Amino acid sequence: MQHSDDLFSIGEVAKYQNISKQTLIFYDKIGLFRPAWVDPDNGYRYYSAKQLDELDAILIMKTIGFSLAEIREHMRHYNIDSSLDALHRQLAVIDRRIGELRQLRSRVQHRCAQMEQVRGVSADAGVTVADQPAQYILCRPVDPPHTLREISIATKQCFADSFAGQLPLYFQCGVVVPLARIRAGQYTQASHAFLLLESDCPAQGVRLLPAGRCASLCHVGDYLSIGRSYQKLLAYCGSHGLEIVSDSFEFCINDYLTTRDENEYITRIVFYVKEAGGR
Amino acid sequence: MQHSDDLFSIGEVAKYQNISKQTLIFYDKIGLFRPAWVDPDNGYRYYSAKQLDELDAILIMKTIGFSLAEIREHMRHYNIDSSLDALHRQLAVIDRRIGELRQLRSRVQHRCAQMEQVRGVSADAGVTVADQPAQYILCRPVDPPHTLREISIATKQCFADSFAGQLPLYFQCGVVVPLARIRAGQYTQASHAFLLLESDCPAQGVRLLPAGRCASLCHVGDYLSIGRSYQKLLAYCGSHGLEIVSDSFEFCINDYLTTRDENEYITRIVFYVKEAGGR
DNA sequence: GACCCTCCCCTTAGGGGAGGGTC
DNA sequence: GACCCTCCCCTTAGGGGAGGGTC
Repeated sequence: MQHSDDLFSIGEVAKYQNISKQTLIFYDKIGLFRPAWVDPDNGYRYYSAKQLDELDAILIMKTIGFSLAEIREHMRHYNIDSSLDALHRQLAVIDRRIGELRQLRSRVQHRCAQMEQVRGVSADAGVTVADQPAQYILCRPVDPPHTLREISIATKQCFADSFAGQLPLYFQCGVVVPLARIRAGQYTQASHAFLLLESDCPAQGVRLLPAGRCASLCHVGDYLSIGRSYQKLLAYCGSHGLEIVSDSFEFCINDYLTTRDENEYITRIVFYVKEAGGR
Repeated sequence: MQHSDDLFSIGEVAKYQNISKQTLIFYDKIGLFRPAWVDPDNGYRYYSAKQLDELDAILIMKTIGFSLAEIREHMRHYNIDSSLDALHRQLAVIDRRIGELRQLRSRVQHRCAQMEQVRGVSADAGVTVADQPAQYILCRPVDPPHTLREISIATKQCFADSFAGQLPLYFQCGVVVPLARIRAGQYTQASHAFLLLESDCPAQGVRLLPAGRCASLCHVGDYLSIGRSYQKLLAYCGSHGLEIVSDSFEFCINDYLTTRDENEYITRIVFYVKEAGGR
């Protein structure tokens, strides 16, 4: 399109394009979009009608998600081929970002679901025996002497590894405590720390917790008193003919991520079990 | 969880959490995360093991998309309720952003499709007669004297209105030229400028182009020579017994948005027609 | 030698003035 | 009185040094 020669002041352009004058001044400064004519006496900026279309192109490129530097490069010599190319590249960028947001959504959603599920669980809730679906975890060994310090470090290790590998992890951590240590009263001496994964993925330390019959109990309150809940769970299994056939898996439902009040901490303790006379 | 009293240096914390020391120094400065102890002699920062967990919470909040200011506010007194609340709010934010990206994707996709469809159309491509699906457009009248300047302004008006109303518009504009003006040889005196919409929506100036039989021709090249294509199209209709029953709708397929070379401009001219002897 | 400190400048895309001239 | 100009400081979340002390 061609236009007549009359010029627009900066205020008119701003009004027509629905942008601020500051933006036009800024675009002038960075050399992205310069007025067709500047009055040498007072420095007033004037834009040609044809420039309105160019500015349109710039603003649409911006809407599509290009940076001003990219737009400046593009506008230098653009044609159908380079434009189509740029649009296709941007489609890929958009798709990637949608994918990331979807995964993030699923992670946040999972954390919410976990928290809501135990809402109102009080200290005297009972033992549950049920079939658990299969789950994948990313595991790291806890160094001796297996204190909370080493557990903490191992958990960080999991996070660091998962960031590096872009793993689909949920915001939920946990630990594995060997059955022998539980029986010996060493309730907090975990052998592994883990993060729950959304699905299987090929990476060092990924482990499958198979589907199976499990006995579980939510421990409410500070972690150091978890022995109390273990005694309760062991006693229950004993009196109900349940044979414990795995180490203990502790899933943090509420921890320092979601509360500063240790009384609100909730840890779900899970053992795989065999029912008496069952297979 | 509780931890032993030994402290970590800034380098150790950075390593465990997989962040830079600069980040820790920055978090200290803005009061988001301060070392448990600072050596008064040399200013060295030392962090407790318990703080590693707090930092974890901060980094996860960041991953979820909260700003550092929001995190600082949240961490001041957070518990299960406030955390769940924050997560739910963030879910809504994520959903909104996914929705925006999806719409943007569809808009970019549409523009690509339009451009690809006419790829290779040359100046001597012929007239097409076909059934068009229904389409919605956002329309604005062009002020007299209906020159390219007023057309340009009316198009900007459409954009401005659509931004205000968050309309689902495609990046495709066009104009309406009354049939009488075409017949009088005033090919570029458009009566309306419009933007193509993705779907119907309740807003001032939205207009339905109904499904129907249309004759169309792609004009390739600069806009001022469009009369040539109109003559061709009118002649074709005359010799094929097609009665033109609407104004002309011109869709910009390639314009200043996608090329600086006017020879690459492509405008699709569309008339609704009745076939001789047809209904 | 490796580690830590405190400045200081730089990045994106402008927003919000202050202070002063212009239509 | 409304419009325009040129500074100048401010925002996010740090990155990348320089220059100098410390384990």
